[in-house]
Amino acid sequence: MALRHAVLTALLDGEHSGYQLAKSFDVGMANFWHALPQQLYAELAKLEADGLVAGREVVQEARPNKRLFTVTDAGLAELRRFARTPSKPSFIRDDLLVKVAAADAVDAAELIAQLDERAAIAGAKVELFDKLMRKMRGELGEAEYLAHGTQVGPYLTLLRGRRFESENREWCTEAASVLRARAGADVTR
Amino acid sequence: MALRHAVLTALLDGEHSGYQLAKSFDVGMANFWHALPQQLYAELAKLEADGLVAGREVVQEARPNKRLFTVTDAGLAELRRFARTPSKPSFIRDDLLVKVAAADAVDAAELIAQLDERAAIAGAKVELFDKLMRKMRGELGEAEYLAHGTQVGPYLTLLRGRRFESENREWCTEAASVLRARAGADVTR
DNA sequence: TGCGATTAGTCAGAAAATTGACTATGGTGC
DNA sequence: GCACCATAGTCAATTTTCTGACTAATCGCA
Repeated sequence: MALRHAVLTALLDGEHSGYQLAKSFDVGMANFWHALPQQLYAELAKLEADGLVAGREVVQEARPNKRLFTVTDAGLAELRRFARTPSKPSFIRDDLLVKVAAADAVDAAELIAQLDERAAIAGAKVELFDKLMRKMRGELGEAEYLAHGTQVGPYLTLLRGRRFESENREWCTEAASVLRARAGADVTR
Repeated sequence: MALRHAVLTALLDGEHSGYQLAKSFDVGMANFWHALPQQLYAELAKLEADGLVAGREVVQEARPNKRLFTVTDAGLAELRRFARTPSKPSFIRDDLLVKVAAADAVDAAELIAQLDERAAIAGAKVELFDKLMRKMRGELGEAEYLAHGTQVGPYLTLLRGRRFESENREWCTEAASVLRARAGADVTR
């Protein structure tokens, strides 16, 4: 019962179409929320029906028309109400971690390959987040931005995402090297 | 299509009843999987129907009877097959992060309180994981255990969970202090 | 002696998420 | 000149999860 709040939050920094949201959701919200385009369209429709966002049609020449959505006052109020409700514990789901948990019963080479791949993906995300944060800060240093910047919310969550991915990369690398060492030891024994 | 593999993995370290799984799932699997008791019971039934786990009735005097489940050879094979499939990107969902992302539009005091609370929870988890890891290692140091221990899989994932929660605690504390500083600045201005 | 917690589950219904199409147009590369 | 990619969506069916209630026995504690 709270994709809606993620969508409202995403719309806080200006008008977006469903299509744009679908593109950007996995960037800004990445690392703490995820949704498929169909869900976003459906949620936008519901939010509009409930008066929490307002849509306006934009007619375009060279591309299909689109509908841009903005958060209404009612939407803002709903977001404030949501912020006061107790947060449910965070919820994670990771195939790769399940595989690692089963490491003792499973092919090590395959796991190592997947860990290496994941480390690379995490590394790319770290760089992406760094870029986004630099862009957001502009001239300001991090401390100044955190103290006086205009979008602390998104900045703080990017910071969290950056650290998460950085840690993820590190762990994947270490886990892979542990498994490699054990595989080597098995072979030479 | 993969709660089943999480359950199979959880059953790798011996027989468990549905009830036991429901209790322990949020400890060992915490930080990368979560499921309600009902889901676990349902999944165990399906796994048994598919021959991937075997159940045996244990008649008890003072408590209700229970069914203990073990992974079958077919179950092990399925787990190995799963380990070879490409992993889907990991999937996170966190209410509190959504609220922080909306920090600029929302009541700061409430957010700060929730961040403090979350930091405390994360701290407790760090200690829990430390305890579990010490117990697993026994006499051995971490490096030795990683090199020669019998359950590297679970140990590595505990390590990941520990780091995640530790980082989480740190970030919550920092985010709260950033928001506190800004709230203070607003007031004195 | 009775209240609540713990053990060990089951069932049904509602809500959310995923899978997999399908529509249409315009621009880009080969 | 044709295939593919990007824009901007929509629809239906299925699978997965979540909410919430319900059974039934025993143990500890006050």
